[in-house]
Amino acid sequence: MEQTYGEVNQLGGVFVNGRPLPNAIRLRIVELAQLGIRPCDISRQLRVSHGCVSKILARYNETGSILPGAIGGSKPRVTTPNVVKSIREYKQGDPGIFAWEIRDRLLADGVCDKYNVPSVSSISRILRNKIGNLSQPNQYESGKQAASQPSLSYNHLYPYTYPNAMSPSGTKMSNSAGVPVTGGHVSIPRGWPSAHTVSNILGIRAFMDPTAIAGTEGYTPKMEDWSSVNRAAFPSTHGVNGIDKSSIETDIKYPQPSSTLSSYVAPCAYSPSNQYGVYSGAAGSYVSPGHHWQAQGSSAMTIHSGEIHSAMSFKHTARDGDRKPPSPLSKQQHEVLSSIHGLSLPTSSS
DNA sequence: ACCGTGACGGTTGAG
DNA sequence: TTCTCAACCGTCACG
Repeated sequence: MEQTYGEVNQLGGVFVNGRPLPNAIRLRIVELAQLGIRPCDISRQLRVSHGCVSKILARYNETGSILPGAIGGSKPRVTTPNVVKSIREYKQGDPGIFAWEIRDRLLADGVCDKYNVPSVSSISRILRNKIGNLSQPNQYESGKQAASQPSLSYNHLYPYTYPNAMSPSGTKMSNSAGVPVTGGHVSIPRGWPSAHTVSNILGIRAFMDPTAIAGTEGYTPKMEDWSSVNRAAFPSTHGVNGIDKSSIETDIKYPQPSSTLSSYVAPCAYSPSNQYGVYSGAAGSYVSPGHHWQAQGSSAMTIHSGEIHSAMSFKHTARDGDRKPPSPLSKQQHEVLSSIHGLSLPTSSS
């Protein structure tokens, strides 16, 4: 269904079951945490469950990204044409070869690595279904044009291919400062700036470089454009690029103004114009209408790059020192939040 | 009171 | 085109 109906959680916030929170909310969570606000207060303020706040912050700490993981999809197939071809060759060379032997040879010959080598049962299935009739050797070759990329780059754990130039390992992997970010699914250094700095996530790059937006619109937002990195790298690395599909997608699912640019920032949670009231309960209320941090690119940049540059240590700064004052927010924090975000934070005395 | 975590019901998208 | 399934989601409740 296109239309998304939010549900209301215990805190009165609106969410869509099964769908990620909008990036703006996620970003807000991180921002507030950076400002030293405790998760429980963030939870109350944004009306997001504390479990979710905890999860997002934990993820952010671990990966440096506020973005949700890749939803849906399937693991890449290991039975690529190349693999099938090799199996066929092994089988032709030695009709009595066992599946496990084929598996070993695939590894030994470098056709596969340990991550993408088919299981013995898969090999058996391939032998049975695809190679069983060796009298038609072109069974697979003929269909291969679809996969005519010489060999899918299955050298990664999640070796999605990127059919167009807007692949994350290419064009989109440069950050706002124009610093080229290493392509491919390598871990991105956990530091700022990076492809997933909050500044980038904010879409500040877009402010500075409208072509970035054009580019974003210009390609089909395939999940793997960011998710493959997520999936491949999450366990141990921080491979999450900046905003792209997720923001677009969630912003679509969470009805928000459709301007691509604005969808990155203001409209998401901050806009009162959430037509369906999704997130309007909490999100819409803590933005003063006149506050346009997306409109003044430079000021937004200043504010956020400044704040965000301390992002990596926000957890520590938040927890060091005066943890748990009676009111978790210092006056300064209130002022900062009010001035920057138009927030009116409740005290923790709920 | 706060926070981490697992169960749960849900969505998504590649195959 | 439809179905399957494994990924992820946020909420909730518990400790």
